[in-house]
Amino acid sequence: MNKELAKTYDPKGIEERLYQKWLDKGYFHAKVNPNKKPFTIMMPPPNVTGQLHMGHALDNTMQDIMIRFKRMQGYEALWQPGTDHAAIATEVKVIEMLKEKGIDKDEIGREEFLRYCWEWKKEYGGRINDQLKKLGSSADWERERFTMDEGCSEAVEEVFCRLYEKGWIYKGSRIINWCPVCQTSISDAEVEHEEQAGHFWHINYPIVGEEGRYVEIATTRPETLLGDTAVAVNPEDERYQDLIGKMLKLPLTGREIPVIADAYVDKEFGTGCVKITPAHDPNDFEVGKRHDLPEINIMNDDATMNEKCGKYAGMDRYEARKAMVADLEEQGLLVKVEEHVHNVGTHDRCGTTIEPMVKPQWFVKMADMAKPAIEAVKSGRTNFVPQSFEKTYFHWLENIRDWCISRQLWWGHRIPAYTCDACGEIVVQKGGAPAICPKCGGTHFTQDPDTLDTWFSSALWPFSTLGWPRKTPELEYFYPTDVLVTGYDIIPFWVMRMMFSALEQTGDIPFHHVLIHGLVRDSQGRKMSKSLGNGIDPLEVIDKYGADALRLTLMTGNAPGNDMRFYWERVEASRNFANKVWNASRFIMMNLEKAEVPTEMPKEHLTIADKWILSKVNALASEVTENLDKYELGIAVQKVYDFIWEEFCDWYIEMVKPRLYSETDETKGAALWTLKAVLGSALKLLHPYMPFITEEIYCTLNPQEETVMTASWPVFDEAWSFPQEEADVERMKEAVRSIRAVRAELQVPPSKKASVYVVSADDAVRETFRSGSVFFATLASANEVHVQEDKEGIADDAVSAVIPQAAIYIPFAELVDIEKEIERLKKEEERLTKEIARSNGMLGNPNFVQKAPEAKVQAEKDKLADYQQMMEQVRTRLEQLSK
RNA sequence: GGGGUCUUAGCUCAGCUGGGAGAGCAUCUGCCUUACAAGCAGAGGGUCAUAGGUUCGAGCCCUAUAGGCCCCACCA
Repeated sequence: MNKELAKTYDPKGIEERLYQKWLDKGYFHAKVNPNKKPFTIMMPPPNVTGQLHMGHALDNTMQDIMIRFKRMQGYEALWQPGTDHAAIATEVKVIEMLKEKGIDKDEIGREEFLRYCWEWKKEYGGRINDQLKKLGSSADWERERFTMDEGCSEAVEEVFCRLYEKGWIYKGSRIINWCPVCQTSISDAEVEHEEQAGHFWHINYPIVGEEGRYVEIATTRPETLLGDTAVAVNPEDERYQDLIGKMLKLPLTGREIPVIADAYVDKEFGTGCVKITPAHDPNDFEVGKRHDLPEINIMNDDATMNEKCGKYAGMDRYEARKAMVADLEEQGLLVKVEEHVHNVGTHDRCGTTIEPMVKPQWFVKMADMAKPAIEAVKSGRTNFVPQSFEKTYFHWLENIRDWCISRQLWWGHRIPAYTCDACGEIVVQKGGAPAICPKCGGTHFTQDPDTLDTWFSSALWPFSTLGWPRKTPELEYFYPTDVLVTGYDIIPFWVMRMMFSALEQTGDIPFHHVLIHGLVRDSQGRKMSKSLGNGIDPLEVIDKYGADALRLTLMTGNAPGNDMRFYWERVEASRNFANKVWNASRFIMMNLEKAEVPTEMPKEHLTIADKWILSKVNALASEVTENLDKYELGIAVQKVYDFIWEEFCDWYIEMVKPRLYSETDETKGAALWTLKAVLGSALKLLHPYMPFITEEIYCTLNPQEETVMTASWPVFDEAWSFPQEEADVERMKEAVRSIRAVRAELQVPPSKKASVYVVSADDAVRETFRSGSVFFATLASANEVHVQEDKEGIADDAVSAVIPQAAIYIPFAELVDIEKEIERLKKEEERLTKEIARSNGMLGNPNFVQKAPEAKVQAEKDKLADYQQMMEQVRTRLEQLSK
């Protein structure tokens, strides 16, 4: 960088070059290093099918900030990346791809299909990570993993077998959520409930042996009638006491079913009579179990009616519904149809309405594993940030049902269960099929065709990636991990499952903190989605404004855990900040080039301005560190932003200009040293948020240093602490602000300089203004500054302003309108009167004085003294003018 | 039906353990001052949803109400 550099910061080119440099230097790589403390983050593995979206951008920016921060603090910081095999998503993608080629999945068979899947993964699986790199993510790519790689697969088998042996994994025929389009079972967490307008059909079921008498039931799904095996009423329902035990003739079939009594039925709802279809409704399934009812499956896997449905066989469930309703009406059994809004379960991936089905599936027993997972958070071993999300976590775990883990898919971890072809014995074991059946000696086995839920392997991610079940040095050193960063929507799918899996398998928590963030929505607050077409591509943002601007945008203006809206205007504001940093640096470097810069702090030449800014940046470092340690990422960067823009650029650089432009000022070197030192610290503090621009500037500023990435994180330094000077300069800033306000009000252009008189009875205050008079004059557009004890020599018609301990006079002879000046002063008098009244009120309240903390009371007393003193000056001035 | 969360300036949102209401954008005024007009200086603008309560003191804590959003749930 040099002074010929562009006036605006252009991230193009710079980002790519710097990222490549970081990769080449291996800065992202973490090794087991006993001399350092580890800090570990497991990156939530994006789907191999994934494309970078704003959610990833937010998630990864937060992680990158923490990792870069800790790395600079001297930790061995590991950010473990990888991808998830995303069973359904990938399988659907490959099926589509094959369809285009005219290939059918079932025709080519399992092995061939899987070959295509791996091929697809090889071709496109790295895409998402390339996109994460554009964001600046400093993950350890050398350690990149995949949920279906050898190690992770080994961990999956190990866990499955362990749980099976414990009796916590079992196979059972139970009612599960079936997706007729994806043709697989899915877990409860994958079902989304949405309200749909539907109908309530009232149907008469004839009572056997009582001609003309019916039981009226109401249903939202008449097509399931064919699977009915009972009608239930509440045992306490007086209306139907005589019916219990009687038989009904099931319409359209002639089959006879009993009337049973079960407390599950709500007397108040519908007709009080419920048709029971155990094979196609979860509640009815339970009722069926209690009353030992048969389960009649009436549908094929694609939700068409099966061979048991007579004339309806082969129809889609909705066609069948129509046809059956028509037939019932014809037979006079349809009583009425009502409009009815009800909740319908849909598959979160494809939106298809779920069909509950009874199928043999594998389940994980949750009761025993949920408890330690709850306990670990209750006891604070793991805690959520913000803490309120622990409620969500507890709610899920406390109401958890057994986890259906088998999927009727091909792409995924195959279930390690083998059935003996000869005797049907099931053997569950690692490392492939057994050679001999332990029961009958048979030698032929068939492996269970199902694969495991994708989340089964993701649940092991924090330790499977570190080599578990082997006792690797990595596992020993980096585990448990420090923080998991993810969205609140993933708590039930993943956070919870990692918790109970880790506690069960490793005996330890998987992470100490869970940092939760919200969703990135569009400018109207809608979820970004493909169907709405309202998604904003992070890559487009990076292309237009740079990765740093995107990162800053995502980290500001939002409270932890809350959703945020995306506005291009906010990206522009972030870009403007990048530009501000760029230009301030450009200015500083231009000046550094032109003169000798001390290498050590030139203590004897530091002015109060230098001490003030050093003290400020010193405090900033402490505060920002504290905020980051508490995961308050937004607050931390806001402080850095304000410091750089306001304190450093708008105030300090302006203060220092007269010294820089002087050839004789002996404090010029001190100014240059301070500029460089403070900029260096500020760049370090900003680096985790805006890695590219800070690296580019830092390396130019310090040509002897290779990178800011591994530079030491700023800490509080006693040698940079100047509380007195800090307070003094704040007082002077106040004086400058009041002078500017007066000038603006009188519409005096900055080009018109005027004399400024600072009058104070306080020796220390006068000394302050004298020692800062050079910059004070510049900032106040003054051609000369007089600091004095009284009003000696000041014209009566000067404009004045009052600050604590001092009054400012500017003689604008020709500009001043005495009447207006009096008006201004009266306003000020009014303001002070109010303040004094407020302050007096508080201090006059004995309860406040007695009960409030000493410091608060003292602070109030100091304020009151200031106000009273200012008031005195205003009144004196008013008197003088009114003469 | 249960639970959560939100309601602060025209807009979008901050406000950390209770102690005199903030930012960005927008608006208005004046400045192309030799880092930056993507900038500088100034200004206007808020009964912190409503009603109670706790407290010396409430945007912040408690209760109720209204409205918005989200999650969970087997009312067929």
